[in-house]
Amino acid sequence: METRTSGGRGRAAEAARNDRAILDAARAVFIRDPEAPIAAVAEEAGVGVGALYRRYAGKEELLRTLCEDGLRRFTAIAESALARQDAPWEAFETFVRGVIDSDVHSLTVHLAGTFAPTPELRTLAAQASALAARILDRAKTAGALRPDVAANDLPMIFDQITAIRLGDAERTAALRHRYLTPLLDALRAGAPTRPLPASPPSDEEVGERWRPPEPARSSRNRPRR
Amino acid sequence: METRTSGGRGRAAEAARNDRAILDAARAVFIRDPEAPIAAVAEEAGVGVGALYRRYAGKEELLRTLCEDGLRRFTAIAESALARQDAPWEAFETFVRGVIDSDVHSLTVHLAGTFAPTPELRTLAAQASALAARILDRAKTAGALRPDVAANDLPMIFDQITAIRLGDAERTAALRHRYLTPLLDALRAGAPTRPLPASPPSDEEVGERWRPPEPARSSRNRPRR
DNA sequence: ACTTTAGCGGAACGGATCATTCCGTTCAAG
DNA sequence: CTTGAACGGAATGATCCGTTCCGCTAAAGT
Repeated sequence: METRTSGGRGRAAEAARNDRAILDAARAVFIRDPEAPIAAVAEEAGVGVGALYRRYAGKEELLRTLCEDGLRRFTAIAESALARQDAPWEAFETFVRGVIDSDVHSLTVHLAGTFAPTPELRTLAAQASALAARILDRAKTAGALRPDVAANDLPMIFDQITAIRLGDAERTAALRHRYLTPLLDALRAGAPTRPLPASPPSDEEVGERWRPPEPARSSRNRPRR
Repeated sequence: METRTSGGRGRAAEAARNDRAILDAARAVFIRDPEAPIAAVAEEAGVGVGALYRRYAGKEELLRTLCEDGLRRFTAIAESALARQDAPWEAFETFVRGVIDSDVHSLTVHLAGTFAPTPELRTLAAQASALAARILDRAKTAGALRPDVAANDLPMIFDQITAIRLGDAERTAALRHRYLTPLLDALRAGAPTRPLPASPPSDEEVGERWRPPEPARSSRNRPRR
């Protein structure tokens, strides 16, 4: 019953805990499926939809909040990588892998377009991509990154790697690195080619996608994977 | 009014022409958006929905037909590549690029899972992937392809490259090759690294995705791009 | 020339999915 | 013991979409 695990006890504390739970749930759910219904978020958070609407005026506001949160995470990752002034390549690679691992790209670009971006959001986005461009330029100037790579290639690379989804989150992350690694190898100027990490998808994993649509009605509609 | 442009004149000829138009439209529409409504196909084909239901019992049958068609195209591409017995690497690369260019992957894996696969479809799929595996193995045996690449990596690579979408079909194809090329370079055993083809996405292209949802109601719902 | 009828376009129907609202309940605070 | 903030989840209303239905057109048949 130790409700004091985080925060205090009592009604107010529960509300505070729910704040977090809802935001975390929303992030998890919308990363899994950007078109998920609001009810899926409530279910994942273990609350009713009412609790959700108490905090956000509507779905769009929740999405905006999430997107903003994603951009801040992106910025944090970029700044952290930028701090490594010594090794420009390592900074670049750490940055790219960090963005992939935190799945932050799904929260920004994939969610954008589903709502009207606020000016603040645009500013954040501009800062974020400027930061990314600096990391990339530094690596290029240092001769570690091929000169024909442009800053605007980055969102594309994030897109394609993020498109890889198979099994649970852990397996997905492993597979993403499996294909990100050779790509980074190729983009690096005259660097050694490293072996592909993780194991290739098994036959079961590949076949999983040929499964007919779930006729089940047990729970809310799950994303199609 | 020259209806004889292809086929004959008259009612029967129109029907025959519509057969093609509908199938072509369906392919185009579902490649663009695998969840597109039936009405979008009819609109693209320039016919009413009635014409569609005269030929297919329902959406699922159309989808199955399309998927089957896609698998056959895939097989044809693979067999054509397999014919180049001399150059295993060129065969492999031609094959991969061919699959990407014909966007056949979207028709198979992306559509599967939306309907119950028939035994025939399963057979076709098995043949197709066996063919692909042969091409890949041959390149590997010849020492042109890195040994740590597995046959099951192929669908993943198709997935990630197919996920790249920007602008019209032509631009999309160009960008796909832009990122496929370094990937192939890295997967090739000790090969030269070629420059990235095409130009990176422009700022406008990148920004396009931040556009708010179309409030327009002019036409049917277009895919969100 | 007249009748059939295949094939067509698209309105109308019915089911399903959501975002959002509403209301009865609970429980910490006073 | 009363109060009301916060909650859960059913009810509501709108939208979307697959499918059906029907009146119309014009090619084919007589």
